[in-house]
Formats: sequence, C-alpha cells, structure tokens
Amino acid sequence: MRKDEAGVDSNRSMTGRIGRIFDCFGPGDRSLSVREIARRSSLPPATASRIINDLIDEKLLTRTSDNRVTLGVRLFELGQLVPLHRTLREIALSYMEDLREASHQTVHLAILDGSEVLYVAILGARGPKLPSRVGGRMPPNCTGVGKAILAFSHSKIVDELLSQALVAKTSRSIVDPAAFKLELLKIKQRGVAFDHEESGVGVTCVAAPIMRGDYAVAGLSITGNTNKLNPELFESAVRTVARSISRSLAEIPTPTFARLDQQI
Amino acid sequence: MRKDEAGVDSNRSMTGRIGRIFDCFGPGDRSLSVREIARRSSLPPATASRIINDLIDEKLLTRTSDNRVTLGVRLFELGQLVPLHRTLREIALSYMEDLREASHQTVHLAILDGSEVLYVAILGARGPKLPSRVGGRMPPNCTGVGKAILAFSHSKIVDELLSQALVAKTSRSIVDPAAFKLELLKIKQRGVAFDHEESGVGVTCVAAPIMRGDYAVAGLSITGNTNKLNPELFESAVRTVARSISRSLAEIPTPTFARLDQQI
DNA sequence: CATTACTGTATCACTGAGTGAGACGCTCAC
DNA sequence: GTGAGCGTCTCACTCAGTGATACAGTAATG
Repeated sequence: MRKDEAGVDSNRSMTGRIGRIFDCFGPGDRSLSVREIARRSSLPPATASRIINDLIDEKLLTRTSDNRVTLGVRLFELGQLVPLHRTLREIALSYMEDLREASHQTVHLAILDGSEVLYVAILGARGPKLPSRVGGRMPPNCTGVGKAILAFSHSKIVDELLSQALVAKTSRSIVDPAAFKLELLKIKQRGVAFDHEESGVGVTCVAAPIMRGDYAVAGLSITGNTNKLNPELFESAVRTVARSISRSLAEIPTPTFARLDQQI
Repeated sequence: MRKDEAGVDSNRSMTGRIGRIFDCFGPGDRSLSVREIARRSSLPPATASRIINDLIDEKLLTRTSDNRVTLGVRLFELGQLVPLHRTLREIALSYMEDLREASHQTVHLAILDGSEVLYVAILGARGPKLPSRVGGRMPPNCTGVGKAILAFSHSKIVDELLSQALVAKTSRSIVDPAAFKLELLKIKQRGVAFDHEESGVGVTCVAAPIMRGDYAVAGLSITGNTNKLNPELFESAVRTVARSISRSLAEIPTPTFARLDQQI
C-alpha cells in the first residue's frame, strides 16, 4: 500500500530539498545567487551551498560566469526523454505542421497535468507573439485545449478541478461551476472547444481533444488574433487532425504511457 | 577554492545516487522496472525503491499504469527553463525556420557540452528521417556543427578533445589528430564546415559557427541526403544566418549565459 | 582608506535521515 | 504446486548530511 502523504513532507528528505531548489527557478529567473536560492527554499545558506555544488557536479545545475546558478544541461537532456511528451510530440509534430501551414496560425499541443494545462509543443505563426510557452502552464478552464480535454475526461477529474474555485484570466473566463459544466457538455456534443478571449484579451482559439480510448490525453488548438481569426473556419480542420493524431497514437503497442489520472 | 573532484564521488551522496538513477534512462528506455534501475545504478533494490518513490513524489519520476517507472513531467518543464538553450533557441528558431523554408532541408542547432555535441533544436524537412534527436549527442569530430564550433574554439578545448582517441561514425570520419587539426584550419579560413558522410552514410551537411565574442558558442547546419543536397549551394545561406544569430545573441545584455568552457 | 554589508563556502561536532539485508506478499510462467 | 520474479515494509545501525560559526572575498559607501 502506498505510504500516506502526510501533507507536505518535503522538509527533511534530501529529495525534497533538491525538489525545492529546482522549484526556485521560475520562467522569469534565468539565474539566481546561492543566497537567493537559500532564501526561496528556506534552507540555511551553508546547506544550500553544499547541495547546489553537489547538483552542479551532477550537471543538474550550472554556474554562470558571474558566479550565479542556473539550471543545468542535464535537465534539458532529461526533459527531452520524458516519454509521454516525447511520444506525443513525435507523433503530433508533423500533423501540427500541416495545420500551421494550412491555417497560418499558431498551433498548440497540451496535456493536463494535475489541475493545470501544460504546453508540450507550440508551432508559432508569424505575427504577434502569444504568451504561451512550451513547458508553461495555464488554468484549464481558461483555455481551448483545457476545455477540450476536460470535456472528454473522467468526471472525477472535472469534479476535482471544480472542488477549488476556478481561476479567471480575463473577464470572459468561465468561473461559475454550473456554467462550466454546461460548457463542457456543449463541447462534448460539438467535438471542439472555442476560446473567445477567455485566456487573454484579443486571443481566440479552436481546440479538439486527442483521445486514447474513451478519454482525452491531450488537446490540439489553433490560436490567433481575435480580429484576424474566424475560429469556425478551422473547426473541421482541428477536429480532423486531432482525430488523425489519436489514431496514430492508438497504434502504439506498449502502454509505456505515463499513467494519466484518467483511468478510474 | 573549488573542492577537488576526487575522481568519481557519486557513490555515497544522495545527490549522486539521484544522478545515477536519472542516468539509467537512455534514449531507448521509455520505462524501466524498479529492479532494473537498481541493477543499472548498482543500488540495493530496497534503497532504489525508496529513492524512486521520493522522486515520484517530487514528480521527477512517474509511475506508469503497468507499475514501471519513467522520467517525470517536472523534468520536461525544468528542461524548458535551462537558460543557455532557452535563450539560444528563442533567438535562433525563427532564423532556422527561414533557412528550412529556403532550403527544404533539415536544420540543426547544437552546442558543445563537455566533449560532445548536444543538439538543442532541429527543424526537420519532409523526407527520410535523420537519426539526430533534440537532446541527443554526437562526437564533434564527426559532425558539421561540431567541427564548425571547434574551429572557432579555444585551442585548449581542441587539445582536450584530441587527448582522447577520436571516435569514428563512418569510414570517412576524421580520426587522425593531425588531419583533424588541418581540417579545423581549413574551416576557420572558409567560415563553414562540411560533413561528407562523416556522421552517417548518405548524410551530407554544411555548418557555420554561432559566435559570442571571439569564440563559437553553438553551431548551425543544413543537413540532407547526399544525392539530393549540394552543400556548396547553401554555404552562403548558412554562413549568413549564423552571423545574423550571432549578432542577435550579442545584443543580450545580461551575461546570464552558462559558462561555456571557452573563457581561458 | 576604513567601514559596512553583502556575498559564497570550509570547518567540524553532532545526530537523525538514510540505509539495506531480510522478510513479506504479490503476480506471473511452467 | 513450485519457483522465480517482482515491489516494498521493517528496523537496528551508522555515516552522510547538517548548520551555527567563522572566514575570505567583493562592492558600494562615507
């Protein structure tokens, strides 16, 4: 039987401390000082210093020329080997390129991790840059991909998400649980999800779920500027391509897929 | 002063053990059993089991549906935050797309890490798949990018590489130290490196260095099938684009760059 | 130039987190 | 049934990791 989690136990274990040091690095922090890491991870400076040097020896962290600390090369390499994303990306990428070519819009591939959407691949269109980032996260209720995945997920997942208050990204984000459940129902019927400036002002998108068995494992979307993109125009394209990817995905024999929380 | 490395000290420290567990996962291993990890890392099964569970709690590893272990989502996310690659990729990617568009060939971006070439970004062309992989490694003497970088690196780096025997990937790979030094000299004069089936049979490429100051920090290449690609046709294109990227790179004010071994 | 306020890290006596052989329960294949 | 594999819990032991303190180095200040 699994050990009970006992709340947050990352206090004393070496592993937890390492995790907390990694956590110090957000998208905004390219490099940090040892002291800053010590502060953020609430570790004594001497302790932080030692662990950091250990991690540097392992190439999991790197020292910059000005004696600061950044995430190391090995993390990049390991990140490329993470299986779900790797398999999914390998399969989806060429389809996504077709879609980009056809639509001249930005194409997104994302999965649900915990109660957040995690972007796995993005093919950008020329034009204004979107705020999304590979490896970045968003609240699922605010994004097309997130809604598309949730509409085809086990109700347990949806309920778990709704057990906390929904986050809003713009004034059009759906935060009312009842309204959100209705939205998911509509999406399930139509097969695609729309995002009308719910994730960001001026941003519109169409998204469809990528299925494995009865449940969605990922979401695919075409995203663009509200006044330049008519999402209904690409509804069928996204749906079709998502289905193609799902079919390719189904051909993979080994269930080496990371367990998504989908199964019961 | 830095602590002396004392050979391989990854035996007893927690950090070293974690590193060794990560090391178990190669490109071929999507998932491993606990026992297999224990064997590969020479850790007692019980110990491996416990550490693995700790790492799973930290999302650095994941358990698959069939109770095996894979690399976890967090590694993917962290990998996306590694600064050198991130900055370099962000800047290089749009240029690389132009190059792909113009050449209809595969475009590679790689850096030198230790004594190996590490692929940081690849934009694939339609057609036969190349064996290169983002996050993958190659011996620098066998690749266009590797030779391009080395030709514009501090002689210390080259000498260190030559202190070990050079690896061959095909019969045309350059392994003789003297011949290799001559090759680097030619590359330095011409500004580009060619790879005539030195990395793989049927593979040809042109590569140019991406500079920061007086030394190369990365390499850019156009790679394709030997009988379809005339590398000299794209010589000027690669050189020009590599120079553009170098210029963009120079505009970055903060030296938050990971220390490459370039400086002295 | 001294002062002050930071940094990062080496020291070292202490101690509890991590250890790992062994046992246990489980699932397979034969 | 037997046996060989698996993952993990137990628990007495012990050494790896700890962290307050000290110290050297850098940067900005008066």
